Amino acid sequence: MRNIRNHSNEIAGYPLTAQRRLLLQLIRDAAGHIDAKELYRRASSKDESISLATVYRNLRLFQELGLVEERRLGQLSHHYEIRHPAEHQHFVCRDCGKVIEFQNPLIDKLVGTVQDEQGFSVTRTELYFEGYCPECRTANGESGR
Amino acid sequence: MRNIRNHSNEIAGYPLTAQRRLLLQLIRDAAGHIDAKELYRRASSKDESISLATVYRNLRLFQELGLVEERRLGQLSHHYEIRHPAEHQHFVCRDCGKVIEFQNPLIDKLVGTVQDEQGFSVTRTELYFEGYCPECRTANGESGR
DNA sequence: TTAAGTGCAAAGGCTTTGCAGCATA
DNA sequence: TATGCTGCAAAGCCTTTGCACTTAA
Repeated sequence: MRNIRNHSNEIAGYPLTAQRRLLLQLIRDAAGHIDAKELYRRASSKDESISLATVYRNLRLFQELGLVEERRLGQLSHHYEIRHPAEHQHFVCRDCGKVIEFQNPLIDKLVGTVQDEQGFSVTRTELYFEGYCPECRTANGESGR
Repeated sequence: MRNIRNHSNEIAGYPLTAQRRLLLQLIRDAAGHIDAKELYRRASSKDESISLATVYRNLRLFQELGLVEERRLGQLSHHYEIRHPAEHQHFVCRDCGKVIEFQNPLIDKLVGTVQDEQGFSVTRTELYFEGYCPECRTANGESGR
């Protein structure tokens, strides 16, 4: 697949090439959490000629444009997701590796409290829980661990 | 410096070699947050012959023994710190890069709430705030950003 | 023609591993 | 002698970069 631009479409002033369109769609379809390698694998199956460099370059661009968010979920490689309107945080299961998103109003309260008490100005919050998901807890005999 | 063991001391059944003693002391002196490269640099100045491999091997060991905790603070490399009795979280300033620890009882409450609501069993909490520290806020004209 | 995006391959960080030598018991 | 730790160098991931080619305006 060549570098074809579609109807002179753009994203934030940058040409929306076929590769960019494909990558954005795949990230969207991943419904949240995908790393560069897996994204490259899926992109390759739709466009044999796409390169890993293009994946990384565009992940960077998407981040700069605020379209995509990078998350470090305690793993070796980073995960990427379409930026959601609402902030949410992540839980990763130590057994099955599943990533679950959650949201809780206490987080906002916590940010406010810490800003007041410490004098910080917080521009980004990343909360990461590790543990066992409901299914794995049950499978392990409800031991709670 | 050779691989000399001191008075047959041990840590958790493992021999406390001169290298391990030095590394633990340096991590302690770093008062919290140091990465492998910086730890190696400081260790080299005290023991020219120490190798980076030893630094990494022992950071792993210390983690397994629960002596040291690995933190991913939004940077490229991981940070290590002596494991504190009390849990605490981190704030990183986007201007000066300073790492500030803080603790707030709302975090425990949040963990409890999320466990109840989602059915998770949380074994590890990592909260990471990014923003501007009090000094940098002031230096930037109190704009709050 | 010009500016920008791409593929390819090489290079860059950070981290791990294989191996021979040395230290302790 | 047996086990384990070390230094060294090589290899391993993940990610970035240089370069020549291609595309669209």
